[in-house]
Amino acid sequence: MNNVERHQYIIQQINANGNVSVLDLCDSLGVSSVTIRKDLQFLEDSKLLFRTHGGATIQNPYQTDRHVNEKAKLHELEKVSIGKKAASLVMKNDSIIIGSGTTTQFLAREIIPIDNLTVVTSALNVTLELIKHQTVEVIQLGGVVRHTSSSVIGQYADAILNNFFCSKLFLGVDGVDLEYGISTTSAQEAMLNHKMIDAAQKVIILADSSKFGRKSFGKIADFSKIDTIISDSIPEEYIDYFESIGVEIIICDKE
Amino acid sequence: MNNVERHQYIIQQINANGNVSVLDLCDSLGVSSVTIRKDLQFLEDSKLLFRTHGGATIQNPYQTDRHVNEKAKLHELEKVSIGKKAASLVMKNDSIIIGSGTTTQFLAREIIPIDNLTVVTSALNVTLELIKHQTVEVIQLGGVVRHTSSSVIGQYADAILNNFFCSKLFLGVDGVDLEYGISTTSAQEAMLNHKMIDAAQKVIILADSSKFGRKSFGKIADFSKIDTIISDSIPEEYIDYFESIGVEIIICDKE
DNA sequence: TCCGTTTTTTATTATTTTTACAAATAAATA
DNA sequence: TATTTATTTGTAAAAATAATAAAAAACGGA
Repeated sequence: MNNVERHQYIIQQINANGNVSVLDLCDSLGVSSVTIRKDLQFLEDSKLLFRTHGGATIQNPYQTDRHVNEKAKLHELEKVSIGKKAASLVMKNDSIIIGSGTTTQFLAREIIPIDNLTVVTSALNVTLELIKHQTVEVIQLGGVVRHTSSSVIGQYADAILNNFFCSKLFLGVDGVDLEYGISTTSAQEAMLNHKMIDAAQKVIILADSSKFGRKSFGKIADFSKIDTIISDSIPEEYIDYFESIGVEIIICDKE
Repeated sequence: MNNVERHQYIIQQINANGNVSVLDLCDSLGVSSVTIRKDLQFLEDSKLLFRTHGGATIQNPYQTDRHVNEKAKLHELEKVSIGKKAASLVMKNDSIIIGSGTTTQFLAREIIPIDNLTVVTSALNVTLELIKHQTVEVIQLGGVVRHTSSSVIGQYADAILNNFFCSKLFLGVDGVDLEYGISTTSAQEAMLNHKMIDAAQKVIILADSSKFGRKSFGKIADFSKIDTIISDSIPEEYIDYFESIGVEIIICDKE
């Protein structure tokens, strides 16, 4: 086995698992670590992967400081953490819907696709995060683009959505209120989100702690439609209520 | 066994396994390594395989599609200049369609909207450039997102496009050839561009000088459908032809 | 037989991999 | 927080492997 074949193997491994380790590659390829490092260096120079300590990843680890708008900076750490937790729920060969918002962008950034993944989304920033991965098929909904959220709304988005049914929906919301349910800033956005709920088997809500007890203009749905809520922290009375009606609660790790 | 038979055997082996080694071929063909190397060299010259150290592989292992961002760097100055010129054609209260590609992204960047402007586009990077302006209404076409161009293609895009008729279409193309007409890399992209042409009153092509005389895979249309071509420089025979059939020519300023 | 072509042999050069060890980095401990 | 410990990295020289060039040998027709 020569260097080119090794390179192909490494690329294949990294596409399948998201990352590789020098030692594992030594084992499976039967060469010394120096050789592997040289291979990894070459592949990094060729922009095919990113070197890390002890291995390499498919993703650039130093792209954390990319442009995020003002909204995303609020509760950023919580959102990153929620995004990571949500990303861990994405399975091999899944087909998922991702809604708009800043939290879902963090989710998109954390997704490292294993095998194939199909994503339907209204959010342009989610799409841009995901098309970096060759193995992800992204279906961008169409329609009028909202200036505030760089996501589409309206009849065209609805119409495309009618053609899909996905295993999971990840929805970022603006308000989570015991009586009012979940809500978002605009009525049209809420309508689209409602459609998304109908197009998914499992509905997963991403909401940082600041969202609880808040009501936003457009009501999306009652909690009966919700399967899971991911948050950094949830008030006591909400936890009790969610448990009583069978909504799964996932509290993400603090960092 | 003569050299032709050896070549056939090598091709067969490489098709079956993806790669071959010089030493294995020596063994199985019963000839010296020098002979095998000569065979491999010949086959590489005939573009039937790629040579590696110690063997050969079926295809260039490092050939990955160039991403938009890298593509944009090619002929960047020309594209900026073409983009500026094209932007100057956008009028008050216009409604326009903008195709995908790197040149059109430069166009989007140069547009400074006066009053209202409605833009329909398949390209996500065009949308992102334009939603910075509050007065621009952007309609993003939907569908499967191409990884290489961050733009959508397919039936959903077509369907949305059916609902609009715009005053101008700005189209970036990959090839402009006297006999073949205008063309682009993918067949589906070409189909969508064709639809766009039908949805616009005036068709404006953006093509830097490197595009002339080039034919790309997907044919978009003949020159009869074209109203205007903007370029940094156009070969003499093309100018003559365009003038004879009434295609307007705009040469942009060099900077 | 001779002649032209192809293949092999041989020697040299180039490339790749390994070994060995010091420096740098991350993790664990006090 | 500082210090120790274990890993990981980088580098250069040595060893192994592969490629190249040129001369010699083998082959296959006239």
